[in-house]
Amino acid sequence: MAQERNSNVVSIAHLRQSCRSCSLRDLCLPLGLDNDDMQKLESIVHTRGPIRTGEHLFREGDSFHALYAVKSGALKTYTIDNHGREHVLGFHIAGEVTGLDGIHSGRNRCNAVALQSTSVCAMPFTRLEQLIHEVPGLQTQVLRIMSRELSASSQLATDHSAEERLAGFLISLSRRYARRGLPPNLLSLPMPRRDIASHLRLATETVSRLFARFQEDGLVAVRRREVRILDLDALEKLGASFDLDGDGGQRKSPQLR
Amino acid sequence: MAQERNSNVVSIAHLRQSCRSCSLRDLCLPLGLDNDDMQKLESIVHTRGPIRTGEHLFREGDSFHALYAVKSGALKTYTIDNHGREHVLGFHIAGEVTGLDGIHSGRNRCNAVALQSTSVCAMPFTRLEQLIHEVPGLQTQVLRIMSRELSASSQLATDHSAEERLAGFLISLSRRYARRGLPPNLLSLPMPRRDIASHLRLATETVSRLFARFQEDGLVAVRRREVRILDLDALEKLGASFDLDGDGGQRKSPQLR
DNA sequence: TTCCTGAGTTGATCTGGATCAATTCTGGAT
DNA sequence: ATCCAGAATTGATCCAGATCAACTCAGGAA
Repeated sequence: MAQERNSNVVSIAHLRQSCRSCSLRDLCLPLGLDNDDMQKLESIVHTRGPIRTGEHLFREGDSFHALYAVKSGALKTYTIDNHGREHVLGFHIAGEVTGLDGIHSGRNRCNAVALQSTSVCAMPFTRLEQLIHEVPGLQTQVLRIMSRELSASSQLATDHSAEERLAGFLISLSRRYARRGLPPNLLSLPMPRRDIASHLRLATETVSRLFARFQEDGLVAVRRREVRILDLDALEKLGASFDLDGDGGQRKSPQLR
Repeated sequence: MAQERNSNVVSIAHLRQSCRSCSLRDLCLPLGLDNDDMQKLESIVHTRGPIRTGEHLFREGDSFHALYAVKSGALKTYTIDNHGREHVLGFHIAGEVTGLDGIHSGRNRCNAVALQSTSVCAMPFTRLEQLIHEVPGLQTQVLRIMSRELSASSQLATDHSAEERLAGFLISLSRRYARRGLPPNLLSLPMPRRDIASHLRLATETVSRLFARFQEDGLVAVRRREVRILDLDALEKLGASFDLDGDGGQRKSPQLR
């Protein structure tokens, strides 16, 4: 285990990264920066990976030293409670930032593991902090990202039926895929049912049954990890009370109900 | 309703505030700032209140323009979903900051209402952003606070039994009271059972029954909203898997299990 | 190709906590 | 003091989703 950890830390690592030419620049930290500022950001960012399926990017309790933006692939974050039960906190796909919860305690508060072969941009936090100070646009973006995570996480903590949760989750994924230019109605899930279930506080069997029901009702076509959304409106109706991406702006008139 | 909103916005408001002499300066945003920097912070902060029980500090959908630190009293934040159900997101007591989730969308993502007569420090966000830029210590503190909120919120979203959740909640409250110099074993709850229940995704009746059971088992003595913790160790054991204040540091060796 | 293993599905049963339904408190208002 | 409405408790019943138990499926190894 310590061995695996070390092998990760070394890895192919430390390739300089160009934010300016990155297709994710409009989703990620560089959003809103001009060329000069983006260059400054590049100067502290290093690519790491590929991290193979099942390998860890960081572990709970590790000393916190960087934020990570997913370049490609997908991560899941999770904790193990002191009864040995796993709790999936979230999934991170291309353009999304993880590690934010480690800032305050100086230790990572969760584990991050690759769900598929994954590359990330590592942003050493002390350097990022300096840079935030120099680049106001970066400060704005960091605060925005943290605030959005906070909204999403609060929402996830609310009480809703299994149906609402799964529908909301699919909608959220669809939006996130869409923002990355992927077809929003064709979801290729990087995670097994078990992880979806844990994330939504459900049993795997319940997730499976709900998929079956959504399919019967003509909302989706599911084949293993391929989910095709057939009736987005109906799905949104089911998930409407459970707006996972704290994003208000994406949904049609969310304030008028 | 629009009337009430306006009356709040006007209120007694706009008294200059001294962070330097504030008893909460070590819990709140000024933490870690020197005298000069604290003075700068004071220059943008205004006291607002008292907000009477049941009055709102802000509402979901309002345009976001400030963060608020509680000076005295207590707030609850909540949302109403599109089935009309209330979801309590959190409680904020003296020294705690609220409104953070409004940053990214420019609109408040929840409602904040006073649970008792409450005063807050309003920190206009655009001015705070400028100041963060000038004062690195403030930047650090803002990031820390947001990160801690994020940890707590992620934890709240995990799956635990009713017993674990209520125990964890009491422990968390106890710690937060202690940090404010209040006796950690004597909790004077500012919120009704219904709100605790909603926050923990339980029914009021369940909370009531759990209090009764905790009392039978000698963990606490409960009389309405007065909770005396009699056996902290036992309570911590129950709540150990549900560490609500993303605070790792407070509990004895949280990494070793 | 066949085997094997983990992932997913489907069915039967169980249960923690919700819901429904009275009471009993309690702190104002009059 | 008395009333009253909301808060809290307590009991009875119910049910959404968990758990237990087969079974099927798909993809990788040899």
